[in-house]
Amino acid sequence: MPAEIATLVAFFKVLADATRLRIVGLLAVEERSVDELATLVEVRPPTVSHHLSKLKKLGLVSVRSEGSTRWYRLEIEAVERLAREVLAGEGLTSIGDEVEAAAEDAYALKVMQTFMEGDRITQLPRQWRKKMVLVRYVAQQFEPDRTYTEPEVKAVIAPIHADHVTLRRLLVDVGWMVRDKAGREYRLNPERVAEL
Amino acid sequence: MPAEIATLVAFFKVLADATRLRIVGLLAVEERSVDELATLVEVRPPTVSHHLSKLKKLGLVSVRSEGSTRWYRLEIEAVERLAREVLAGEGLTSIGDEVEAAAEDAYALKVMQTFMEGDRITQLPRQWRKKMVLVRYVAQQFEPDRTYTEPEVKAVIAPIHADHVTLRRLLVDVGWMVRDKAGREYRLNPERVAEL
DNA sequence: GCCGGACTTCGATGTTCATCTAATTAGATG
DNA sequence: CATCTAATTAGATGAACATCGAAGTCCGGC
Repeated sequence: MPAEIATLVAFFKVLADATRLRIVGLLAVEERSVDELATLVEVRPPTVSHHLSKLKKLGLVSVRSEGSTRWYRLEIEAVERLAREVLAGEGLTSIGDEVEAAAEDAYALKVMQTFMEGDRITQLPRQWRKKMVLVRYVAQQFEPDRTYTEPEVKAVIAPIHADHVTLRRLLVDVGWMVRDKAGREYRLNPERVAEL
Repeated sequence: MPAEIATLVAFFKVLADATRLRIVGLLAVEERSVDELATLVEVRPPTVSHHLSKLKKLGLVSVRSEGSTRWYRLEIEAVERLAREVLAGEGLTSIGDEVEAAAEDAYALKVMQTFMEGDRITQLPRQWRKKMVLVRYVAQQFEPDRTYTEPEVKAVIAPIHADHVTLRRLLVDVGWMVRDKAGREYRLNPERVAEL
């Protein structure tokens, strides 16, 4: 399970309050009634009720009724399970992957909107990552499984951007395009076509 | 170190926001500029700046300037150190102890204010824990290191509360008071005087 | 030395949320 | 049944805060 962002936020949010944390701390020692908690943390009973309902919604506490008194206790296993799940190993990096996968396209789109007009690149950005977006776009204009002579390469790139020499060099540097042994013809690198 | 409550709250609070969590997730993968982050999480750069400054204040991210671009990256060690500290063993129960030690007196005071008038117990509460506060008070009226006959016990308790029989029985049940072998004389339990 | 881009700071706005009082429900007691 | 106590719910208030646009700062290029 990749730890849903919403789950993580909910978990952190419920613990991101001093009063609630102190209640949790007290319940970690032994079970307590609402009234006791209210006195111990120095807030009014309704406030304690409010906090307990939030904790209960996450399953962090449970209740036992005895007469009109309600004894709350901490579900320690639940707390530890959630905590471990949240902070375990690459819990955070997995969020990164999730977000990235969902938003990388949007990022590319924005870069292209900024540095292109129609099908032409108006200007090459200085930042490497942005430049790569455009280089990828150019690479996509070539067909896989065929070779191009240098004039043919120029014929593809020049309509997109005046500085076709720089772009061709970038394509090779990045590895999306390769030259044959003679250094006379170009073609898309078959091993990296999948990235495009 | 017992994990200050304020520290815990600060830690949870900074992670208790979806946008901030996604930023952290992205930075966990690799370093990013403000602009990239803004595009990826779909908020404006000022908002990203705002979040990054909060993360920086906790030392969770660091910056590297390159021209006018600022590359942020996650301080993974710091995150893990904090996380470990937060979840270390009985992290939560230690909060309990802290709060309890600081507030137990206040609790006893409130119970006594509710169920006593001056030096007299007006009514015995039904809740065990509250009852114990008053029984402790009664126990404190006896001197350690001496014995009391039953009439003498009555002489101590009766001015405090009419139902001296119930209170005497509670004192014995709880273990703060013991009877000698003959069952004729009472005295404070020397092994538990420290609790009073 | 001015322009453009990346970033931060400022000020305003709207939402979320902890807290309170007052009113309500539900149990126990006489 | 009337009453008292414990707890929850409802409603109101105020503070914290995420977000934005606008203005300010800082850097590199022409």
